[in-house]
Amino acid sequence: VITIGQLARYVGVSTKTIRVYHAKGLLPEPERDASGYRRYSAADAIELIKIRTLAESGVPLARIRELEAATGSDFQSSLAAIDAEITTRINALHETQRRLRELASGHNHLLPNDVDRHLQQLGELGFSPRWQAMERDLWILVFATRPETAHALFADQAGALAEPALHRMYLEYDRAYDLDPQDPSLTDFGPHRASHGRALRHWRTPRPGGGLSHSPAHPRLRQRLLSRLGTPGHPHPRTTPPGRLDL
Amino acid sequence: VITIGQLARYVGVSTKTIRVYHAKGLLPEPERDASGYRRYSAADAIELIKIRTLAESGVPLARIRELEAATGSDFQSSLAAIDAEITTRINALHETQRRLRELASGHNHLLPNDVDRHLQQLGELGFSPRWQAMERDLWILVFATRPETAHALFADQAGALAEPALHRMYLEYDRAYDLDPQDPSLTDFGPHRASHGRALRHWRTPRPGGGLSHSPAHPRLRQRLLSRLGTPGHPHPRTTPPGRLDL
DNA sequence: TTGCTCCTCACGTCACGTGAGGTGGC
DNA sequence: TTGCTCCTCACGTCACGTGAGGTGGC
Repeated sequence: VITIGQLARYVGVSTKTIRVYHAKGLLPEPERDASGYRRYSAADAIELIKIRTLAESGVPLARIRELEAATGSDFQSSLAAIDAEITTRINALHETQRRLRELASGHNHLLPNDVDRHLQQLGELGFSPRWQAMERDLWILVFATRPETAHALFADQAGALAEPALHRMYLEYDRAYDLDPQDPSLTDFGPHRASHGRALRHWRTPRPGGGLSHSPAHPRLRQRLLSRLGTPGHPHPRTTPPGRLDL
Repeated sequence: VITIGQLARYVGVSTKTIRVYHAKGLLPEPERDASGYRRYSAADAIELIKIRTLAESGVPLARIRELEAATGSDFQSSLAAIDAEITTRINALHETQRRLRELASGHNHLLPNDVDRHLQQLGELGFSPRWQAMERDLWILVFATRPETAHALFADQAGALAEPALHRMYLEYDRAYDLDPQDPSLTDFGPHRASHGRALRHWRTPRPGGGLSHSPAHPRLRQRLLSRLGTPGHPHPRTTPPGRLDL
């Protein structure tokens, strides 16, 4: 009684969509009139609305066709699963929206929360913004390359800064960035300075309560990464990477 | 420093996705190492997360590339528009979920609310379920073919049932469905019965307060549609459609 | 050596959109 | 007659997925 265009407007789809549903066997081809036009009934409209409800729920067309043949209880449980999936998608959209707003505020969460907080604190601990940025890049790369052990490494590093001597050593690294490579102060530097060396050795010794197995390697890992991350044209402190670290 | 696979896992995409973003100019091609492998930095990871946040917000890739070049305020207002669009999509999903649950309960809303309520009331007014179904189909087709005037037609019809004589006439139509076409009671039927004829003429007379222009045609429209919707094999009451109605 | 990753085409997929070229209906 | 709708191919699009066939790294 109604044409494909009228049906399309009533349900809110394009005529092409209806023809595709015919071709895919979702909606049976209706009778044709004398001039070959498709003629639809109210029952077709009801069917099409059903199909559309499922399609808008994200159900693939092939699955919708299967659902037509499903029994009552199969159909009901399928609908329940689809319903739950929509809820998941709604939550995902809320999460996306949250991240979008972070993007707008310029404050993007790229790392786990504890790492993020640690990076915030670096400023209060006397480190330069450049050091903070380098730390952020370092941890992104560590979490990308070693997702399993990255958290342990991080916990260890965060703990090292609580050690006053190591804290001072890292601050020296930070400030040495702007020095000329020939600067005499760089001869007595980092772990080569006696007080820092002692602190490092103390740190490396397994302490009661469980020191982490990666702890000894960590300062070297940091140096090696830093040397790769260094902006070209800027000198880096002279520290010999003892041994090899595959990054 | 990291490979395409590591970057992909960190951000939660496939390597193919990253290569596509290179091909489309969304993410710059990084340096290659000696064996031709792409080598990514932390900055690339940050960029990719940004791209992904936008892509998951439904922004087309071509638009994302434009956004990279946008100024701060353009960028901010674009983000606000995207944010609003996500809210729209979330609402659409809630609406879809509502319709899905209606589908599960078997009680689908195919028509405007007032029509739906009217169909419900038909049962209480003494009409058969078959009549209700035919009325539903009729109104679906009317709303599909004449969306502009359908509401006016409907308001008129709903009012007609408040007229006791017309109410009785339609009930007769309902019951006549099962009668043999030769049944003698069909000679004094519908508008041909004197009391119904009077009621119809009264109804057709424009009343103070604005009778609807379609009112007179409506009973014929109904008959014509009913005759087309009639189940094959079932007889229809003998009523002459006076004049033509293009449906 | 083996399994894993990387490389580059090339083609496939999903759900339609968009003409092209033609006919029917008011 | 004109504009609108309908018809059937056929190709395009969007954002990737999926091999195919080959090489590099531990």
